[in-house]
Amino acid sequence: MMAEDAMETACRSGARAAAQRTRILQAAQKCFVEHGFHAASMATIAQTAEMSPGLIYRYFRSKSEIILAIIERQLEIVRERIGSLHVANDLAAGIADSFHAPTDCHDDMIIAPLFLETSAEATRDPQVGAAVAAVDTAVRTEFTRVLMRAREEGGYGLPEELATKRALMLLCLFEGLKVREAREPHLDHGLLESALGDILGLLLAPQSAEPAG
Amino acid sequence: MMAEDAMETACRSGARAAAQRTRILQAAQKCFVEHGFHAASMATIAQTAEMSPGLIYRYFRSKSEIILAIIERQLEIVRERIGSLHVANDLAAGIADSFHAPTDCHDDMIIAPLFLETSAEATRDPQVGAAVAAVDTAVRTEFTRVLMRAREEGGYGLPEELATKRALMLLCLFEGLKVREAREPHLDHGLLESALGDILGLLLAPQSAEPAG
DNA sequence: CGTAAGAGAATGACCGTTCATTCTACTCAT
DNA sequence: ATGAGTAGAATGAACGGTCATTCTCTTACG
Repeated sequence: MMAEDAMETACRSGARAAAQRTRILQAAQKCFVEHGFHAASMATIAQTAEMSPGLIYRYFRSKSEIILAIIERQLEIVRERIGSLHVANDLAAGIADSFHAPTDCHDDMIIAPLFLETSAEATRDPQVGAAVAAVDTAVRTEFTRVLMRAREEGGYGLPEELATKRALMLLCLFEGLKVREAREPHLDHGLLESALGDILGLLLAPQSAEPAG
Repeated sequence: MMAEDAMETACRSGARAAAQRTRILQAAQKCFVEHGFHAASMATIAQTAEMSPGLIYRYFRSKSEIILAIIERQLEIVRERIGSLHVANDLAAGIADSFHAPTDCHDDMIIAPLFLETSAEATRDPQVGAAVAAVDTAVRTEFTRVLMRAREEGGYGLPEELATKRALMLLCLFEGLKVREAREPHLDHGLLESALGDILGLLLAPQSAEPAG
């Protein structure tokens, strides 16, 4: 016979428990998008997940633990996207494709309202702030590295100083794109892709003239 | 002697009432930055304004009216900034100067956490959404107009299609800058200004080569 | 029968808002 | 001058409701 704690573990972390957890997280994400982290109530989340409020507490210690789980999942998606960015051959299209209409909703997306809410929460909650800062630094570093890497190695061969500046602007551009997604969800996709192609052509050119005064 | 209603008017909408209103709004803004629109309570706002909770309701109908007032003030600042943008001779410096450390706090600033919170709220509350959308459209139109205007008239002389694209990217860049301000409040100001000079030199050049495929 | 899963009412704290009351400052008849 | 009268300003306790969380009880299954 199994030891009690082993059985406990097998059960708690079993397939059912995992399914319940993701069910709760999906419901919570939907509610957070619709109402925000603080305006969404546990009762609403429970209703959305089609279970009783009390049951949620079997799988999560508190509401803020759920919020943190949602945020960390979003940050993980950011990490994944960045990791696969420098592999893509058409950068503009790849970036434009991360701009989503609000209708479609896979679970590997950076949801614009969650991005905004998370960024705001990061300025208040130290735990969220730390998680966001870690990913943020990693992304900025990765951007700079890709811009500096030699062209024959898949980079853009920019000198360090220029790479640092352009990585910063690129980062602002991407984050601004998420803001835009929240504000203009039905923005013309063709225009966006074309505009991105234009600006990336400028920013990632082999070498460009120095800016005027 | 004044008529009673005249005195009444002078009193209600008098200097005192106005002062109380701004006192409440300043306290509310502080609380909203610190805790967010929904997590900040009327009790906290009242305490910050050094008055009783009940008194606030003499000057504002509800909490959401206060939230809306704060948001509309922020949007007004955006309008002002945009209006005076194309007058500035050093665009990069002007933009970089709207990037604020969290310590200094005049009341003609676009506060980064409020920007995020407002953008998120706009996706939920129709009234906020409408106010934000109005300003948003105006800003994007103004950007495009400036990029299209002839150089001798203070514009940048870009053809319409290119102006549309670059205005969109410029907008994303600015909004991204606010996200960055929230995340990296102590970002090196020199680097920022230099990076902005670089990218604006590219985006606003008299005419640039078309992007590679 | 025993044990985990689940439901849903109970709990206490706190929310936005209201209201009866008190305070303050000013008018004016004496 | 002074004290009564008064109206607006301000208070803070109270209210109904809702919040996150806990508890008790039932159900289902091995």
